[in-house]
Amino acid sequence: MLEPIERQSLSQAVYERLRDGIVSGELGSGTKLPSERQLSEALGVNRGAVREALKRLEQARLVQIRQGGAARILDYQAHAGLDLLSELLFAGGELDLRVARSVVEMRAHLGPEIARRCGERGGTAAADRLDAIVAGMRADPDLDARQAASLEFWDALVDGSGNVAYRLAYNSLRASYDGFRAALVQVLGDELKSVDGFQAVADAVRAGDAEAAAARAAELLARGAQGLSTLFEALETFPGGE
Amino acid sequence: MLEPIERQSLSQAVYERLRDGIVSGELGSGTKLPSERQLSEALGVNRGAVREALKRLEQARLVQIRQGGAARILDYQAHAGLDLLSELLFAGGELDLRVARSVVEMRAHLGPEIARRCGERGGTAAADRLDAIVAGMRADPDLDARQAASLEFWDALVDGSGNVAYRLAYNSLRASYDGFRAALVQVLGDELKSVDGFQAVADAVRAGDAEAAAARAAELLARGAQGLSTLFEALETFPGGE
DNA sequence: TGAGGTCGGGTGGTAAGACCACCTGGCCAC
DNA sequence: GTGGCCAGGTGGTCTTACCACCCGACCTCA
Repeated sequence: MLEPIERQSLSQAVYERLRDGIVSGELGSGTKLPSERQLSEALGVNRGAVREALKRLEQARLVQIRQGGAARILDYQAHAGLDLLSELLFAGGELDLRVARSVVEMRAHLGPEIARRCGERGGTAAADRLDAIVAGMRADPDLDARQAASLEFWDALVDGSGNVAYRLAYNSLRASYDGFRAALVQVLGDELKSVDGFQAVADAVRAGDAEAAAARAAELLARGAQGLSTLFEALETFPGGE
Repeated sequence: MLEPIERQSLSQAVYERLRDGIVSGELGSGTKLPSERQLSEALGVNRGAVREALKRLEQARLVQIRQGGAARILDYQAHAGLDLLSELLFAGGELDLRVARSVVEMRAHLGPEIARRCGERGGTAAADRLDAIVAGMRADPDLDARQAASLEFWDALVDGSGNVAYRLAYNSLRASYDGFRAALVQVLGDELKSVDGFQAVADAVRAGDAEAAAARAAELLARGAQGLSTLFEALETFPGGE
């Protein structure tokens, strides 16, 4: 209600239009895109806007551009990186359950590993930060606040893991999550309410017990996975029924 | 020697220049970028080239652009996605060992999980494909061919895992790897030579034994990790000694 | 007949200039 | 102190033009 009204630039619109065409298979991989001039005329926008969109598609490895020749569409499953995940999740204006399940599975696998490495390398600095966040959770039982704190918690864990790749992968996963934060507060209720679960992870990190940290993190994430799984089943039976 | 000569567009050069400035910390997060007009004048290029570069930086979540106000530089560690990994690995013209170690660690963790899911869901179709690749390995002991076959093998595994997120994450990791393929043929020799290791993974997938597939994959990757680890130590002692 | 060269048309790459939409800050009137 | 106004700067869009490059058709000549 009180969120900022989204405005969209033309190049953004062009980007999304072409991206949706590619990931939906409408523009098959290997086919050639119309020329920039043709696109700009067909879409009724300036050539510059088209170029900006094409550059972004190239960066996402959805197309390949060569001077003097037309842009070729690539097979996104074979080339695109994890940054595309959040866009894939909702491409075409509808939630893709197959992608959503993949995200949850990756979360369930990456999370414990991050906790493990944090337990291994985080030290007391990480433990202090985690404890402070958990203390804040106890102080405020509001679910929205819990969700924010939970994100902080994972942020701290990931920092403590000392692994840049995990950090970036976490960011990519979180970008997928952010689009549905409000919708998932209830679904992840079990996970968010279990302050003891967060505390157990923090304790393991403080003890420097990497395996325990991983195990406790896995237990914590399993609570949310339960809710997500039932949500997905419901969505499968009653599509669109958000 | 016979590789295509790389040409670089202006917008690409602008992108890399700004990206390096950001990830190196030279342009601290929170600071404001000069206006497009100032940048284009300072860099001696057209404003369009600057805009294309800025759009890409925004897509990589390195900057935030708002109409009417200057572009703000974001904290890339807090926002950038896994796609940045390959660029981070070599940003500033030198290999970043901390990033490299992170990549290897993620490989060691993600690989077995991919094998596990492939064993779980790949079925005979995946097993057939894997077996064919391993057969090809036996037929050609050349290391370069082995490396190509090894990539095909993982490609097939990842397809069999039925997880889009893993697929995209694998693509991101592979993009980091591709820049050093030639340099790593020797370093990964142990891994590439162990056809039996690949075969063991393929066998586990055929048997539908997910845990065995994960275990065999972990063993296989450990061989390469050994070589990589000693390489990194050497590079740490003699920097730049490629 | 086939190898090689020439050339025109189309493509992406770059440039310069202009105007619009929007934000910011300072000023002013109330 | 509030609200409105206004000017200057910013990103967003458009137009036009030219350059560098690639491709295919065509031609030439051994």
